Amino acid sequence: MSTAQALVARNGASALSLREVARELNMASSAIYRYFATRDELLTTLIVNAYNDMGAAVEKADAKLSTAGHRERFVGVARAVRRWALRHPHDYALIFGTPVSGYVAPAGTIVAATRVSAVLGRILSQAEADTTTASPSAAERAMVDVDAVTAVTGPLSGPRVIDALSAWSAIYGLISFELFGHFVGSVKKNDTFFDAALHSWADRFGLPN
Amino acid sequence: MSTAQALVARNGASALSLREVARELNMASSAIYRYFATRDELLTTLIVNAYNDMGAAVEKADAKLSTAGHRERFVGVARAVRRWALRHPHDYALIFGTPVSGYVAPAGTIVAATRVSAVLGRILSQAEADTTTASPSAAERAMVDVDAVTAVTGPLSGPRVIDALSAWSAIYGLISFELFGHFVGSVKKNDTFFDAALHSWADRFGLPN
DNA sequence: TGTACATCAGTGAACGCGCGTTCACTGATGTAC
DNA sequence: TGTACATCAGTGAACGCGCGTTCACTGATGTAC
Repeated sequence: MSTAQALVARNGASALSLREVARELNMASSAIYRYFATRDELLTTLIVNAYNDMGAAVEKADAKLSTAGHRERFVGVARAVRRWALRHPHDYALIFGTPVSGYVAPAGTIVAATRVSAVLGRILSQAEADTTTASPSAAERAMVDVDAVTAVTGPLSGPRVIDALSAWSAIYGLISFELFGHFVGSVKKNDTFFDAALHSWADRFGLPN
Repeated sequence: MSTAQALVARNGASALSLREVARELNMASSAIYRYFATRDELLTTLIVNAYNDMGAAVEKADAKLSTAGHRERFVGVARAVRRWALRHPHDYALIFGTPVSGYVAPAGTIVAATRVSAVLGRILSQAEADTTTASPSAAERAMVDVDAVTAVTGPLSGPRVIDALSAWSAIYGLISFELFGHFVGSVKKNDTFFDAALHSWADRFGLPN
Protein backbone atom coordinates (compact mmCIF):
# COMPACT_ATOMS: atom_id res chain seq x y z
CA MET A 1 0.00 0.00 0.00
CA SER A 2 2.93 2.28 0.67
CA THR A 3 3.87 1.86 -2.98
CA ALA A 4 0.34 2.51 -4.15
CA GLN A 5 -0.11 5.71 -2.23
CA ALA A 6 3.39 6.80 -3.09
CA LEU A 7 2.55 6.31 -6.75
CA VAL A 8 -0.35 8.67 -6.55
CA ALA A 9 1.38 11.03 -4.14
CA ARG A 10 4.54 11.25 -6.20
CA ASN A 11 2.75 11.98 -9.42
CA GLY A 12 0.39 14.33 -7.63
CA ALA A 13 -2.74 13.01 -9.22
CA SER A 14 -5.66 15.16 -8.15
CA ALA A 15 -8.63 14.25 -10.28
CA LEU A 16 -11.91 12.96 -9.01
CA SER A 17 -12.43 10.24 -11.58
CA LEU A 18 -10.47 7.05 -11.66
CA ARG A 19 -10.01 7.23 -15.41
CA GLU A 20 -8.71 10.78 -15.15
CA VAL A 21 -6.15 9.71 -12.56
CA ALA A 22 -5.09 6.87 -14.84
CA ARG A 23 -4.66 9.33 -17.68
CA GLU A 24 -2.53 11.61 -15.54
CA LEU A 25 -0.31 8.65 -14.71
CA ASN A 26 -0.18 7.50 -18.35
CA MET A 27 -1.73 4.18 -17.48
CA ALA A 28 -4.61 2.11 -18.64
CA SER A 29 -7.57 2.70 -16.33
CA SER A 30 -7.55 -0.97 -15.40
CA ALA A 31 -4.01 -0.65 -14.06
CA ILE A 32 -5.31 1.43 -11.17
CA TYR A 33 -6.93 -1.73 -9.83
CA ARG A 34 -3.48 -3.18 -9.19
CA TYR A 35 -3.23 -0.51 -6.43
CA PHE A 36 -6.76 0.23 -5.32
CA ALA A 37 -9.63 -2.20 -4.91
CA THR A 38 -12.23 0.39 -5.73
CA ARG A 39 -12.79 3.98 -6.76
CA ASP A 40 -13.64 4.99 -3.20
CA GLU A 41 -10.31 3.65 -1.99
CA LEU A 42 -8.54 5.78 -4.60
CA LEU A 43 -10.62 8.77 -3.57
CA THR A 44 -9.71 8.26 0.08
CA THR A 45 -6.02 8.23 -0.77
CA LEU A 46 -6.40 11.34 -2.90
CA ILE A 47 -8.20 13.11 -0.07
CA VAL A 48 -5.70 12.06 2.57
CA ASN A 49 -2.84 13.13 0.33
CA ALA A 50 -4.47 16.53 -0.20
CA TYR A 51 -5.01 17.04 3.53
CA ASN A 52 -1.41 16.06 4.24
CA ASP A 53 -0.02 18.24 1.50
CA MET A 54 -1.97 21.20 2.83
CA GLY A 55 -1.04 20.32 6.42
CA ALA A 56 2.66 20.09 5.60
CA ALA A 57 2.63 23.41 3.73
CA VAL A 58 0.92 25.16 6.63
CA GLU A 59 3.12 23.56 9.28
CA LYS A 60 6.18 24.64 7.35
CA ALA A 61 4.88 28.21 7.19
CA ASP A 62 4.26 28.11 10.92
CA ALA A 63 7.74 26.77 11.63
CA LYS A 64 9.24 29.68 9.71
CA LEU A 65 7.28 32.06 11.95
CA SER A 66 8.24 30.38 15.22
CA THR A 67 10.04 33.46 16.46
CA ALA A 68 7.29 35.89 15.40
CA GLY A 69 4.55 37.32 17.59
CA HIS A 70 1.17 35.62 17.89
CA ARG A 71 -0.58 37.99 15.53
CA GLU A 72 2.02 37.60 12.84
CA ARG A 73 1.91 33.82 13.22
CA PHE A 74 -1.87 33.73 13.09
CA VAL A 75 -2.09 35.89 9.99
CA GLY A 76 0.89 34.18 8.38
CA VAL A 77 -0.56 30.72 8.86
CA ALA A 78 -3.92 31.77 7.47
CA ARG A 79 -2.13 33.23 4.47
CA ALA A 80 -0.36 29.93 3.98
CA VAL A 81 -3.74 28.17 3.92
CA ARG A 82 -4.96 30.58 1.28
CA ARG A 83 -1.79 30.30 -0.75
CA TRP A 84 -2.02 26.53 -0.77
CA ALA A 85 -5.67 26.71 -1.83
CA LEU A 86 -4.93 29.10 -4.71
CA ARG A 87 -2.09 26.90 -5.86
CA HIS A 88 -4.07 23.67 -5.60
CA PRO A 89 -7.66 24.61 -6.39
CA HIS A 90 -8.40 21.09 -7.52
CA ASP A 91 -7.23 19.53 -4.26
CA TYR A 92 -8.95 22.27 -2.30
CA ALA A 93 -12.25 21.50 -4.00
CA LEU A 94 -11.68 17.79 -3.37
CA ILE A 95 -11.39 18.42 0.36
CA PHE A 96 -13.61 21.40 0.97
CA GLY A 97 -16.04 21.47 -1.94
CA THR A 98 -19.34 19.68 -2.19
CA PRO A 99 -18.83 16.17 -0.82
CA VAL A 100 -18.83 13.48 -3.50
CA SER A 101 -22.29 11.96 -3.42
CA GLY A 102 -22.27 8.46 -1.97
CA TYR A 103 -18.70 8.66 -0.74
CA VAL A 104 -18.14 8.32 2.99
CA ALA A 105 -14.70 9.19 4.32
CA PRO A 106 -13.31 6.43 6.56
CA ALA A 107 -12.17 7.31 10.08
CA GLY A 108 -8.53 7.16 9.01
CA THR A 109 -8.76 10.53 7.26
CA ILE A 110 -9.39 12.60 10.38
CA VAL A 111 -5.79 12.84 11.56
CA ALA A 112 -4.72 14.32 8.23
CA ALA A 113 -7.82 16.53 8.16
CA THR A 114 -6.97 18.06 11.52
CA ARG A 115 -3.42 19.23 10.85
CA VAL A 116 -4.23 22.74 9.63
CA SER A 117 -6.83 23.60 12.22
CA ALA A 118 -4.45 22.21 14.85
CA VAL A 119 -1.77 24.72 13.85
CA LEU A 120 -4.21 27.60 14.12
CA GLY A 121 -5.61 26.32 17.40
CA ARG A 122 -2.16 25.93 18.89
CA ILE A 123 -1.29 29.54 18.11
CA LEU A 124 -4.46 30.74 19.79
CA SER A 125 -3.82 28.49 22.76
CA GLN A 126 -0.30 29.82 23.18
CA ALA A 127 -1.48 33.40 22.81
CA GLU A 128 -4.01 32.82 25.54
CA ALA A 129 -1.65 30.96 27.83
CA ASP A 130 0.12 34.25 28.38
CA THR A 131 -2.87 35.31 30.45
CA THR A 132 -5.36 33.38 32.57
CA THR A 133 -7.38 30.61 30.99
CA ALA A 134 -10.85 30.26 32.48
CA SER A 135 -12.17 26.73 32.21
CA PRO A 136 -15.11 26.23 29.81
CA SER A 137 -18.65 26.47 31.12
CA ALA A 138 -21.22 23.68 30.96
CA ALA A 139 -23.01 25.48 28.12
CA GLU A 140 -19.81 25.66 26.14
CA ARG A 141 -19.04 22.02 26.81
CA ALA A 142 -22.53 21.13 25.60
CA MET A 143 -22.11 22.66 22.18
CA VAL A 144 -18.47 21.87 21.55
CA ASP A 145 -16.30 18.86 22.36
CA VAL A 146 -13.82 20.93 24.30
CA ASP A 147 -11.60 18.00 25.27
CA ALA A 148 -11.26 16.77 21.69
CA VAL A 149 -10.28 20.24 20.55
CA THR A 150 -7.88 21.13 23.36
CA ALA A 151 -6.24 17.71 23.10
CA VAL A 152 -4.82 18.84 19.81
CA THR A 153 -4.47 22.60 20.37
CA GLY A 154 -3.51 22.88 24.00
CA PRO A 155 -5.65 24.63 26.63
CA LEU A 156 -8.21 27.19 25.49
CA SER A 157 -10.88 29.07 27.40
CA GLY A 158 -14.51 28.33 26.53
CA PRO A 159 -15.23 31.43 24.48
CA ARG A 160 -11.97 30.98 22.66
CA VAL A 161 -12.69 27.38 21.70
CA ILE A 162 -15.84 28.66 20.04
CA ASP A 163 -14.13 31.60 18.40
CA ALA A 164 -11.28 29.40 17.22
CA LEU A 165 -13.64 27.00 15.46
CA SER A 166 -15.58 29.96 14.15
CA ALA A 167 -12.39 31.58 12.86
CA TRP A 168 -11.30 28.41 11.13
CA SER A 169 -14.61 28.11 9.30
CA ALA A 170 -14.47 31.83 8.52
CA ILE A 171 -11.03 31.44 6.92
CA TYR A 172 -12.50 28.62 4.86
CA GLY A 173 -15.41 30.91 3.98
CA LEU A 174 -13.11 33.70 2.81
CA ILE A 175 -11.01 31.38 0.67
CA SER A 176 -14.00 29.55 -0.80
CA PHE A 177 -15.86 32.75 -1.65
CA GLU A 178 -12.77 33.95 -3.47
CA LEU A 179 -12.14 30.64 -5.22
CA PHE A 180 -15.76 29.98 -6.10
CA GLY A 181 -16.38 33.49 -7.40
CA HIS A 182 -18.73 34.85 -4.74
CA PHE A 183 -16.63 37.94 -4.15
CA VAL A 184 -16.76 38.97 -7.80
CA GLY A 185 -18.31 42.43 -7.93
CA SER A 186 -17.54 43.38 -4.33
CA VAL A 187 -13.97 42.44 -3.42
CA LYS A 188 -11.40 43.90 -5.81
CA LYS A 189 -8.05 43.00 -4.24
CA ASN A 190 -8.42 39.57 -2.76
CA ASP A 191 -5.11 39.37 -0.95
CA THR A 192 -5.28 42.68 0.88
CA PHE A 193 -8.92 42.03 1.68
CA PHE A 194 -8.01 38.63 3.12
CA ASP A 195 -5.31 40.24 5.23
CA ALA A 196 -7.69 42.92 6.46
CA ALA A 197 -10.31 40.34 7.39
CA LEU A 198 -7.70 38.31 9.21
CA HIS A 199 -6.32 41.25 11.17
CA SER A 200 -9.87 41.93 12.21
CA TRP A 201 -9.94 38.39 13.63
CA ALA A 202 -6.59 38.96 15.30
CA ASP A 203 -8.10 42.08 16.90
CA ARG A 204 -10.98 40.00 18.13
CA PHE A 205 -8.52 37.53 19.67
CA GLY A 206 -6.60 40.43 21.17
CA LEU A 207 -3.37 39.28 19.54
CA PRO A 208 -0.62 41.86 20.21
CA ASN A 209 1.37 43.86 17.65
CA MET B 1 -39.98 31.60 -20.76
CA SER B 2 -42.24 32.51 -17.89
CA THR B 3 -43.93 29.15 -18.35
CA ALA B 4 -40.67 27.30 -18.59
CA GLN B 5 -39.18 28.75 -15.45
CA ALA B 6 -42.49 28.46 -13.68
CA LEU B 7 -42.56 24.80 -14.59
CA VAL B 8 -39.26 24.17 -12.93
CA ALA B 9 -39.94 26.56 -10.07
CA ARG B 10 -43.35 25.15 -9.33
CA ASN B 11 -42.16 21.58 -9.21
CA GLY B 12 -39.07 22.63 -7.33
CA ALA B 13 -36.66 20.62 -9.38
CA SER B 14 -33.22 20.86 -7.85
CA ALA B 15 -31.00 18.32 -9.53
CA LEU B 16 -27.84 19.06 -11.40
CA SER B 17 -28.44 16.76 -14.34
CA LEU B 18 -30.95 17.43 -17.05
CA ARG B 19 -32.18 13.83 -17.04
CA GLU B 20 -32.65 13.96 -13.28
CA VAL B 21 -34.76 17.10 -13.60
CA ALA B 22 -36.82 15.39 -16.30
CA ARG B 23 -37.37 12.43 -14.00
CA GLU B 24 -38.50 14.70 -11.15
CA LEU B 25 -41.02 16.27 -13.51
CA ASN B 26 -42.16 12.88 -14.85
CA MET B 27 -41.15 13.79 -18.37
CA ALA B 28 -39.02 12.33 -21.08
CA SER B 29 -35.59 13.93 -20.98
CA SER B 30 -36.12 15.26 -24.50
CA ALA B 31 -39.17 17.23 -23.33
CA ILE B 32 -36.89 19.55 -21.39
CA TYR B 33 -35.68 20.90 -24.72
CA ARG B 34 -39.11 22.35 -25.35
CA TYR B 35 -38.25 24.80 -22.51
CA PHE B 36 -34.49 25.10 -22.48
CA ALA B 37 -32.13 25.21 -25.44
CA THR B 38 -29.31 23.62 -23.53
CA ARG B 39 -28.28 22.10 -20.21
CA ASP B 40 -26.51 25.28 -19.16
CA GLU B 41 -29.70 27.27 -19.67
CA LEU B 42 -31.54 24.84 -17.41
CA LEU B 43 -28.75 25.09 -14.86
CA THR B 44 -28.96 28.89 -14.90
CA THR B 45 -32.69 28.78 -14.20
CA LEU B 46 -32.16 26.28 -11.41
CA ILE B 47 -29.49 28.49 -9.86
CA VAL B 48 -31.54 31.68 -10.19
CA ASN B 49 -34.53 29.90 -8.67
CA ALA B 50 -32.42 28.70 -5.76
CA TYR B 51 -31.03 32.19 -5.12
CA ASN B 52 -34.50 33.68 -5.26
CA ASP B 53 -36.00 31.03 -3.02
CA MET B 54 -33.28 31.64 -0.47
CA GLY B 55 -33.59 35.40 -0.87
CA ALA B 56 -37.34 35.35 -0.36
CA ALA B 57 -37.06 33.17 2.74
CA VAL B 58 -34.47 35.45 4.28
CA GLU B 59 -36.32 38.65 3.37
CA LYS B 60 -39.45 37.23 4.94
CA ALA B 61 -37.56 36.45 8.13
CA ASP B 62 -36.18 39.97 8.15
CA ALA B 63 -39.62 41.49 7.63
CA LYS B 64 -40.89 39.58 10.65
CA LEU B 65 -38.10 41.12 12.71
CA SER B 66 -38.66 44.68 11.50
CA THR B 67 -39.52 45.91 14.99
CA ALA B 68 -36.66 44.08 16.69
CA GLY B 69 -33.28 45.52 17.64
CA HIS B 70 -30.31 45.35 15.28
CA ARG B 71 -28.67 42.44 17.06
CA GLU B 72 -31.81 40.39 17.05
CA ARG B 73 -32.35 41.12 13.37
CA PHE B 74 -28.78 40.27 12.47
CA VAL B 75 -28.80 36.97 14.31
CA GLY B 76 -32.34 36.17 13.18
CA VAL B 77 -31.51 36.74 9.53
CA ALA B 78 -28.38 34.61 9.75
CA ARG B 79 -30.44 31.88 11.35
CA ALA B 80 -32.88 32.10 8.45
CA VAL B 81 -30.02 31.58 6.03
CA ARG B 82 -28.93 28.51 7.94
CA ARG B 83 -32.46 27.18 8.21
CA TRP B 84 -32.97 27.52 4.49
CA ALA B 85 -29.66 25.76 3.81
CA LEU B 86 -30.52 22.85 6.10
CA ARG B 87 -33.92 22.51 4.48
CA HIS B 88 -32.59 22.76 0.93
CA PRO B 89 -29.15 21.16 1.04
CA HIS B 90 -29.35 20.31 -2.64
CA ASP B 91 -30.07 23.89 -3.69
CA TYR B 92 -27.48 25.16 -1.26
CA ALA B 93 -24.82 22.95 -2.82
CA LEU B 94 -25.95 24.09 -6.26
CA ILE B 95 -25.33 27.71 -5.33
CA PHE B 96 -22.49 27.55 -2.85
CA GLY B 97 -20.77 24.24 -3.50
CA THR B 98 -18.02 23.53 -5.98
CA PRO B 99 -18.89 25.35 -9.20
CA VAL B 100 -19.98 23.04 -12.01
CA SER B 101 -16.95 22.61 -14.22
CA GLY B 102 -17.31 24.41 -17.52
CA TYR B 103 -20.44 26.30 -16.50
CA VAL B 104 -20.25 30.08 -16.44
CA ALA B 105 -23.12 31.92 -14.79
CA PRO B 106 -24.51 34.68 -17.02
CA ALA B 107 -24.68 38.23 -15.67
CA GLY B 108 -28.44 37.91 -15.10
CA THR B 109 -27.93 35.80 -12.00
CA ILE B 110 -26.25 38.49 -9.90
CA VAL B 111 -29.40 40.32 -8.83
CA ALA B 112 -30.83 37.12 -7.39
CA ALA B 113 -27.46 36.21 -5.89
CA THR B 114 -27.27 39.47 -3.99
CA ARG B 115 -30.56 39.38 -2.14
CA VAL B 116 -29.38 37.65 1.02
CA SER B 117 -26.16 39.58 1.49
CA ALA B 118 -28.16 42.75 0.80
CA VAL B 119 -30.45 42.02 3.75
CA LEU B 120 -27.49 41.50 6.07
CA GLY B 121 -25.71 44.58 4.75
CA ARG B 122 -28.78 46.74 5.20
CA ILE B 123 -29.08 45.76 8.84
CA LEU B 124 -25.45 46.64 9.46
CA SER B 125 -25.87 49.92 7.60
CA GLN B 126 -28.89 50.87 9.67
CA ALA B 127 -27.14 49.88 12.88
CA GLU B 128 -24.24 52.11 11.96
CA ALA B 129 -26.40 55.02 10.80
CA ASP B 130 -27.35 55.53 14.43
CA THR B 131 -23.84 56.87 14.97
CA THR B 132 -21.38 58.66 12.68
CA THR B 133 -20.31 57.02 9.46
CA ALA B 134 -16.73 57.82 8.49
CA SER B 135 -16.22 57.70 4.74
CA PRO B 136 -14.02 54.82 3.47
CA SER B 137 -10.29 55.40 3.03
CA ALA B 138 -8.40 55.03 -0.24
CA ALA B 139 -6.93 51.72 0.92
CA GLU B 140 -10.39 50.41 1.66
CA ARG B 141 -11.69 51.60 -1.69
CA ALA B 142 -8.77 49.85 -3.37
CA MET B 143 -9.62 46.42 -2.02
CA VAL B 144 -13.40 46.61 -2.05
CA ASP B 145 -15.88 48.12 -4.49
CA VAL B 146 -17.44 50.29 -1.80
CA ASP B 147 -19.93 51.97 -4.11
CA ALA B 148 -21.26 48.71 -5.49
CA VAL B 149 -21.75 47.39 -1.96
CA THR B 150 -23.29 50.49 -0.41
CA ALA B 151 -25.58 50.94 -3.41
CA VAL B 152 -27.43 47.88 -2.21
CA THR B 153 -26.90 48.08 1.56
CA GLY B 154 -26.99 51.79 2.28
CA PRO B 155 -24.03 53.74 3.70
CA LEU B 156 -21.33 51.87 5.57
CA SER B 157 -18.01 53.01 6.97
CA GLY B 158 -14.87 51.54 5.41
CA PRO B 159 -13.98 49.04 8.14
CA ARG B 160 -17.59 47.97 8.29
CA VAL B 161 -17.81 47.27 4.57
CA ILE B 162 -14.90 44.89 5.01
CA ASP B 163 -16.30 43.32 8.15
CA ALA B 164 -19.71 42.96 6.53
CA LEU B 165 -18.31 41.04 3.57
CA SER B 166 -16.15 39.06 5.94
CA ALA B 167 -19.17 38.25 8.11
CA TRP B 168 -21.19 37.11 5.13
CA SER B 169 -18.46 34.73 4.01
CA ALA B 170 -18.05 33.60 7.63
CA ILE B 171 -21.75 32.74 7.86
CA TYR B 172 -21.33 30.76 4.67
CA GLY B 173 -18.28 29.08 6.24
CA LEU B 174 -20.19 28.08 9.36
CA ILE B 175 -23.10 26.65 7.39
CA SER B 176 -20.91 24.85 4.88
CA PHE B 177 -18.70 23.31 7.54
CA GLU B 178 -21.81 22.01 9.25
CA LEU B 179 -23.42 20.77 6.05
CA PHE B 180 -20.27 19.28 4.56
CA GLY B 181 -19.27 17.52 7.76
CA HIS B 182 -16.18 19.48 8.75
CA PHE B 183 -17.47 20.15 12.27
CA VAL B 184 -17.93 16.46 13.00
CA GLY B 185 -15.79 15.65 16.03
CA SER B 186 -15.60 19.19 17.38
CA VAL B 187 -19.01 20.88 17.29
CA LYS B 188 -21.67 18.89 19.08
CA LYS B 189 -24.73 21.17 19.03
CA ASN B 190 -24.72 22.92 15.70
CA ASP B 191 -27.56 25.35 16.33
CA THR B 192 -26.36 26.73 19.64
CA PHE B 193 -22.82 26.87 18.30
CA PHE B 194 -24.05 28.83 15.28
CA ASP B 195 -25.87 31.24 17.55
CA ALA B 196 -22.82 31.69 19.74
CA ALA B 197 -20.60 32.36 16.75
CA LEU B 198 -23.12 34.88 15.46
CA HIS B 199 -23.45 36.71 18.72
CA SER B 200 -19.71 36.97 18.71
CA TRP B 201 -20.02 38.73 15.34
CA ALA B 202 -22.76 40.95 16.71
CA ASP B 203 -20.37 41.88 19.53
CA ARG B 204 -17.74 42.76 16.98
CA PHE B 205 -20.25 44.99 15.21
CA GLY B 206 -21.22 46.50 18.53
CA LEU B 207 -24.89 45.66 18.00
CA PRO B 208 -26.87 46.55 21.14
CA ASN B 209 -28.91 44.19 23.31
C1' DT C 1 26.30 -20.45 -16.11
C1' DG C 2 22.18 -21.51 -18.33
C1' DT C 3 17.49 -23.11 -18.41
C1' DA C 4 12.53 -23.44 -16.40
C1' DC C 5 9.17 -21.54 -13.98
C1' DA C 6 6.63 -18.20 -10.91
C1' DT C 7 5.57 -13.53 -9.90
C1' DC C 8 3.64 -9.43 -10.93
C1' DA C 9 2.98 -4.62 -13.18
C1' DG C 10 0.50 -3.15 -16.72
C1' DT C 11 -2.57 -3.73 -21.26
C1' DG C 12 -6.64 -3.50 -24.05
C1' DA C 13 -11.12 -4.95 -25.17
C1' DA C 14 -15.48 -5.29 -23.36
C1' DC C 15 -19.63 -4.68 -20.08
C1' DG C 16 -23.55 -1.79 -18.40
C1' DC C 17 -24.75 2.75 -16.88
C1' DG C 18 -26.10 7.73 -16.89
C1' DC C 19 -25.25 11.64 -19.29
C1' DG C 20 -26.57 15.61 -23.03
C1' DT C 21 -28.55 15.98 -27.37
C1' DT C 22 -31.13 14.93 -31.87
C1' DC C 23 -34.97 13.61 -34.46
C1' DA C 24 -39.01 11.74 -36.46
C1' DC C 25 -43.29 10.95 -34.33
C1' DT C 26 -48.04 11.31 -31.82
C1' DG C 27 -51.97 13.17 -30.21
C1' DA C 28 -54.53 16.72 -27.96
C1' DT C 29 -56.06 21.61 -28.37
C1' DG C 30 -57.10 25.87 -30.92
C1' DT C 31 -58.50 28.38 -35.07
C1' DA C 32 -60.84 29.18 -39.76
C1' DC C 33 -64.47 28.65 -42.62
C1' DT D 1 -72.47 23.12 -36.14
C1' DG D 2 -69.20 20.33 -38.26
C1' DT D 3 -65.00 19.58 -40.84
C1' DA D 4 -59.92 20.68 -42.08
C1' DC D 5 -55.86 22.16 -40.76
C1' DA D 6 -52.15 24.31 -37.86
C1' DT D 7 -50.03 24.55 -33.46
C1' DC D 8 -47.58 22.71 -29.94
C1' DA D 9 -46.45 19.85 -25.58
C1' DG D 10 -44.55 15.75 -24.96
C1' DT D 11 -42.69 10.78 -26.51
C1' DG D 12 -39.34 7.27 -27.34
C1' DA D 13 -35.58 5.45 -29.77
C1' DA D 14 -31.06 6.40 -30.91
C1' DC D 15 -26.29 8.72 -30.98
C1' DG D 16 -21.62 9.25 -28.90
C1' DC D 17 -19.25 10.01 -24.62
C1' DG D 18 -16.99 9.20 -20.06
C1' DC D 19 -17.55 6.61 -16.21
C1' DG D 20 -16.30 2.25 -12.87
C1' DT D 21 -15.26 -2.41 -13.24
C1' DT D 22 -13.96 -7.17 -15.11
C1' DC D 23 -11.10 -10.31 -17.40
C1' DA D 24 -8.05 -12.82 -20.24
C1' DC D 25 -3.68 -11.49 -21.77
C1' DT D 26 1.50 -10.02 -22.27
C1' DG D 27 5.97 -9.42 -21.20
C1' DA D 28 9.59 -8.12 -18.10
C1' DT D 29 11.88 -9.40 -13.69
C1' DG D 30 13.15 -12.60 -9.92
C1' DT D 31 14.09 -17.22 -8.05
C1' DA D 32 15.47 -22.34 -8.12
C1' DC D 33 18.26 -25.76 -9.61
